[in-house]
Amino acid sequence: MSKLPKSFYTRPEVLTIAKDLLGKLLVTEFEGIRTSGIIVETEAYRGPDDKACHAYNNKRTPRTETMFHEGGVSYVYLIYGIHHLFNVVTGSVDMPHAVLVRGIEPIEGISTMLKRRNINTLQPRLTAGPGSLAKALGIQRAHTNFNLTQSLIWIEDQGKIIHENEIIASPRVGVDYAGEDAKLPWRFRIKNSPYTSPAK
DNA sequence: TTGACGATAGTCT
DNA sequence: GACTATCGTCAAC
Repeated sequence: MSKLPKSFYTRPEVLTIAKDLLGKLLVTEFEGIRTSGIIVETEAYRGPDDKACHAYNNKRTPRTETMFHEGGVSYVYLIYGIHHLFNVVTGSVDMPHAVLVRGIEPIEGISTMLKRRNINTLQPRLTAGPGSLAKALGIQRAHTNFNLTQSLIWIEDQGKIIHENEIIASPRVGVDYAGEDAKLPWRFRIKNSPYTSPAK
């Protein structure tokens, strides 16, 4: 079981990477506690041409600066003052592409994740939805700009193959403000997984 | 300095 | 299905 190499993230096409991330294992290890889950849902954000992307039109701010880094780092930010969302930065330097991880299937450290989420029994809502999975994995805003080829946060290839016909592409969620770009089918999920956020 | 607002989740009806 | 909690970010004043 090997960590995905930097070359996985630096490829130019963020849509390909978003699909390739399905079936991979997202792992965090904070304070010696390992928690992980299989990625079952992602969304691609393809700045600078994507109105739904924070870095649309090459908008550089202290927050979006991380997206302009070379692929292979994390981008975590706070939404609605409550939820932390975990993204993977892709592409080369000055290409602000990112993939939002929207759902995982819990694998390791489930008791820890349950405690973090304040839930008693294993159920899909433990890690379905971007805010939920970040909380379950212990990811917070301070974990932005972490190198995904080192320790603490990384993604492993478990050799699980996801076939094209198991992937559902659909419009992204919560980005109606992006006009025509809101309709782009850049949300990818594994068919029949209960750990994806509700279909729209 | 200030104010408007969001890549959501949980609770209540 | 609708309502709202809650605060960092960013652009304008």
